[in-house]
Amino acid sequence: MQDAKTMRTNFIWDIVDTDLSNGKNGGRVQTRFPPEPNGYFHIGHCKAICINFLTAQRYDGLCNLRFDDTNPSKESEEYVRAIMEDIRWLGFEWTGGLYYASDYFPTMYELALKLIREGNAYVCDLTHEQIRATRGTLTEPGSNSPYRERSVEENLDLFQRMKAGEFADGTRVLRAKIDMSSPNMNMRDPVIYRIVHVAHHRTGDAWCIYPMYDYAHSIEDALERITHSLCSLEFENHRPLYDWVVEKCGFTQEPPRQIEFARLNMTRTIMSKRYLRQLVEGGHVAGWDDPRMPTIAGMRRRGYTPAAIRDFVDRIGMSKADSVADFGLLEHCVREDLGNTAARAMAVLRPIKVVLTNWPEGQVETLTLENHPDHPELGERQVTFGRELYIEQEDFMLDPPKKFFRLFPGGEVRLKGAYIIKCEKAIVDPQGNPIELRCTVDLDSKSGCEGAARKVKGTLHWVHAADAVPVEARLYEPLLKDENAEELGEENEAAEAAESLAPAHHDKKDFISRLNPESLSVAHGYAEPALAQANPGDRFQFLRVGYFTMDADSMPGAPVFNRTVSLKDSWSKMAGQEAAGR
RNA sequence: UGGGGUGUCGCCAAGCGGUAAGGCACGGGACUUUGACUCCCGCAUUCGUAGGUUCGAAUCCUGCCACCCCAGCCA
Repeated sequence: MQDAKTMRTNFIWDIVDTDLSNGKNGGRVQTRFPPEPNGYFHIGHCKAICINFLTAQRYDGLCNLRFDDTNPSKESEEYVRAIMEDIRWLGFEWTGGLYYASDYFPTMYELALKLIREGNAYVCDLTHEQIRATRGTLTEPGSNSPYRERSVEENLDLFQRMKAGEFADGTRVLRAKIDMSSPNMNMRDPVIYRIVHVAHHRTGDAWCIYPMYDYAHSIEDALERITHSLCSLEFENHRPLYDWVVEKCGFTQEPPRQIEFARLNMTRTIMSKRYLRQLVEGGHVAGWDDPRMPTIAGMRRRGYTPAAIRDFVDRIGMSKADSVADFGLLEHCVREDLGNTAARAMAVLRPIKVVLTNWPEGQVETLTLENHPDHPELGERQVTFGRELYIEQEDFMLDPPKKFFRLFPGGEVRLKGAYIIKCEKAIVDPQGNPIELRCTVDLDSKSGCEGAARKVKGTLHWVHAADAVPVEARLYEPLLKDENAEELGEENEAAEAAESLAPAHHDKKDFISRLNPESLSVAHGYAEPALAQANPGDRFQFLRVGYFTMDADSMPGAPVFNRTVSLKDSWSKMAGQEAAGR
């Protein structure tokens, strides 16, 4: 895996370098990854995870894992567990410790009292609608709340009674007293505490007032002595408020520095939590860990490796420019990692029988194949060879086009690690489709023997019918038919809510109709015997087919494999262009 | 017509006044008992745009254009 210290730099690390050279924080670097435990992680989260943990590693600093659990109505312990599992799976450890925003509720409450005493916060009785109406607009200033000049005593009394549970949800809030005419909407007396009579997954009913993000996050960072608080671009507008809270709460240390970066978007991928949930709840996928899902759990089950995902995040770079990464780059990273590490094996997904007419009935030969062409240390394995074999249907054509290097009547191919065979005759069904091939084998052409020097155009993978293991292969394609999935990227909930009220974008509304009905196809084929001994999670390259990972759905003697990613296929690309050109 | 950001090859992205890195994709070729891998070669006279400063600008200045974010008692 990468070494954070030797990785190429980026604008964030340039800033850290500058801070360090200016002697900030005594040379100490501490970051934090602060998820709200309100859902499953997807590929988009990986970027934030990497930058936070790698920044700590690069500077011999620490990275905290902090659950930003300030909104009990959306959070749960289930997500906390899943998130920790995902982070560890990616290979990171929260060296700075594990924290929960909820552990700071008492401190946050005390600091709120301090803000009130010092005239920096007040209890506001305006309704939700009134607050919105008096906030002004993007071009007009807001107006002061009639409760803005309440006395400290009254504010203290009211806030304590809010905490005591005397008031119903939505009847009062605590607001920071800043500037209702600020051009930055976030500074127009933002709400910092609201009343929510909902049990919290960790603090239960201890609280009925909960701090808002802007207030809570600043305090969390300051309390944990975070030096660099990395977050995504949409928080850029919040930075003045972030700094305001740290200052007014009286933290005298060097303040944490918030730095924003562009979040990860990717083509052909659905990242919107709303759509992802729709897929799961609508039964369009098998669950959050369906191998088609861009969730970490889904990618894990599909067979993507942490190394590949991290390499991908590294390669897309770090900047402030809105961008959409190419899904093909992720696939490239997966192929590169697996190509180097996965053991080779042979499996025929859509079999057609081959009978070697000049091979003695009942004779079986054992052949030795390498597990990896470039890594002899991965060892060898044995496969048997006999009279009846299976090859891939698409490796035979009755009437082949030019440059078809595979099998056809009268043509010759090598069977990988075995012999050269020649197709003498194809048996076809009444519709003319080949159902069995009669071939002769060149007995002198066995791999490793003198006669093996003879060259033929194509080499095919195959399995011996006598001891082949039946396998189920699950083949995955993108969930959406079109390639415009990036428009279904993460959106904020206001947009989601507005969308559900007034579905203006028909393409989004028709999300379900855009689903690719062929995102999952199942093939039943045969594999060499060794695969019966594999374990769930084991990864292989099925020669000439693709990378596959054994699924936990496998039963003894009946393995199930997920296609992680196909092999690059210049033949089908070329053939496709030929066809299009005709 | 408020404020905050961003604009360099199809997609990412270096570059920080000295004359456009790299990756993916793409095209061509070599090699090949995986049409995989690997290996060569090609791929921005130009940096949103119009001016200006300078011997010299993607880098500095000015205007303009485009896109993103902000009016949650979400994070």
